[in-house]
Amino acid sequence: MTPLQFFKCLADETRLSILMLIQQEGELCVCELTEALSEIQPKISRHLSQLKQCGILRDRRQGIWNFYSLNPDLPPWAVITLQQTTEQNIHLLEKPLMKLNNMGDRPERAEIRCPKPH
Amino acid sequence: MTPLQFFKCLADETRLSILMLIQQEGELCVCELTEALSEIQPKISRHLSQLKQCGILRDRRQGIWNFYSLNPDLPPWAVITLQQTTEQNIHLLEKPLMKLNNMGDRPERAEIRCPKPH
DNA sequence: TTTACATATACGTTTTTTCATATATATGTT
DNA sequence: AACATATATATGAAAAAACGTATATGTAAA
Repeated sequence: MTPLQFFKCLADETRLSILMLIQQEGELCVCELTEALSEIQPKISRHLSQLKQCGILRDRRQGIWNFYSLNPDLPPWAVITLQQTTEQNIHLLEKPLMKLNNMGDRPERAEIRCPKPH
Repeated sequence: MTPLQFFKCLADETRLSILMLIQQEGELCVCELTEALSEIQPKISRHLSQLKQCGILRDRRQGIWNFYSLNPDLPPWAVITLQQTTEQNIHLLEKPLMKLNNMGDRPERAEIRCPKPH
């Protein structure tokens, strides 16, 4: 992924919000992002597939939900950009995070099993 | 400056190249950027004024030349983004830097006078 | 297999951005 | 003043991106 491709992806309000939310929350599904950003589903879905297509996000299907998270193979300059931008502009996420936390019927993640020490 | 405004500025090949070159070189004038990027002058000029307008660059007139450099008031997340992106993608500047260094009649900067220790 | 819900994609339209060309301004020199 | 060089801006056209709506796909439960 070239810097130009990367920054083109960040240069849209919906996509930038999606990325900052996922940077903050780790993993989110389409319906959560739709609710958090108060946008219609096809719009969120279209932007997500673009972000996946260019290699910034990856997705994981769990039942009827599709969870998106940052691609772990992202180059360091891209990771740092997302981290710093989110961290230093966290106030921009206030409303979306509120809507997310007040959301009913939030899908449950498959729990990660941690083997207990015996 | 919001992250959205900032990334929109980086989402164009000409502007991104300008910023990476200035990040690398410190200060460049319109004619140097025009030569380095092999673009026509009005195109470079237009993008420069956009970058100045949104607060990423500042300019300084010296004689007939106008030198552009990074705005020192840039927020940390923006500074880090430019630094890391340039540093880790320096190969993208190979050709422009070559053209810049081979350029004849490069304008001379006003020298910064360093007071000699007595 | 019918139904319900979550998500993805197709399509035509509208909006935004970029561009080349022409022209204006600004500075220094003769 | 006239001229040359560097830079800025205006304008209309072309290209790219984003959008809403409709519809298709995919999964699970009844």
